[in-house]
Amino acid sequence: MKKTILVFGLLILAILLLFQLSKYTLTTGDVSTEIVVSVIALTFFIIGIYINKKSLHKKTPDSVEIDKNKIKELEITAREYEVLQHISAGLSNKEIGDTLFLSESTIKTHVSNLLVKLNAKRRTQAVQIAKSLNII
Amino acid sequence: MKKTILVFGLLILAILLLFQLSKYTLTTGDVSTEIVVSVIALTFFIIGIYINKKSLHKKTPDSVEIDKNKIKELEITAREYEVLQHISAGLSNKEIGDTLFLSESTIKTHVSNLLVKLNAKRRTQAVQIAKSLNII
DNA sequence: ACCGCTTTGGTACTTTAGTATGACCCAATA
DNA sequence: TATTGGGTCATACTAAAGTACCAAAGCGGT
Repeated sequence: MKKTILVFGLLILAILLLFQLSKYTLTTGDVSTEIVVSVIALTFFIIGIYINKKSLHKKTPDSVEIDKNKIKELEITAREYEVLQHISAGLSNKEIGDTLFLSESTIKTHVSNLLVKLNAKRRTQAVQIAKSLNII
Repeated sequence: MKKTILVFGLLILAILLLFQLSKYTLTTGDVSTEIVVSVIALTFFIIGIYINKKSLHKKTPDSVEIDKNKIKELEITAREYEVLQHISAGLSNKEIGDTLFLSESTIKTHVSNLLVKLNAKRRTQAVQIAKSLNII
């Protein structure tokens, strides 16, 4: 908000400065009208681009943040979350076990717990739900 | 590209028109300098915003477009694609069959074909690959 | 009418996935 | 010290998923 005020303040200042400048140069005839007009045009063209860029940047936080609170809320443990990530990567229980140096049985336990906590019937559904909850 | 040319053509036209207008009004003294300057400023401010918005839209396809060419390239048929969407929604073969009014056997066939075409070993991996290819 | 391709569906089989249950270890803690 | 929670692993089971192969029906194009 403070930023916006600052920007618009500078904008008004720029207008006033240009008023004075144009009045002075045009009445004295030092500089041709074309140049004055061009300077004014260019200035506001750039200001327009700048303002627009700022406002657009605020509107698009396109990379979605992970909701860590939601993870805690669902009581998903660190290990389980780790397994969840590997599931969403498309790995099998065996493969997950190999990468984490655990037996397939352990992975199955974690997966089962995850399905309950995420209220899913299948691992595919778990991934879908996890994504909709922004925890993945 | 044609659009860009059109836009810049109109921009140049606007500048020239403003040159003439400012020359006329300022020399005859019909209108005050402030108004002329304001009009010029506002015009280019708006043009700046417009141009910037266009260029940014091209740069940020943040809602990722579905690559239909890729789908054709992989020779994924309409039915198979339909099944793929349901898989990513986390449905089982049985459930997909029910929603599409097909037997589970048929879904299995489609899934098997999909796995080959997507070069995946599991349905979870298929979803992952499909997403990375922007076909889902 | 025939061809090529998709769609559909089936059988029989193997492989993963998932459930249920129990056990052991370990660290934090009441 | 006894309890609690997380992590690990196993067995035994059921349920899905996936493979391989086949076959019939439908449909647009030549």
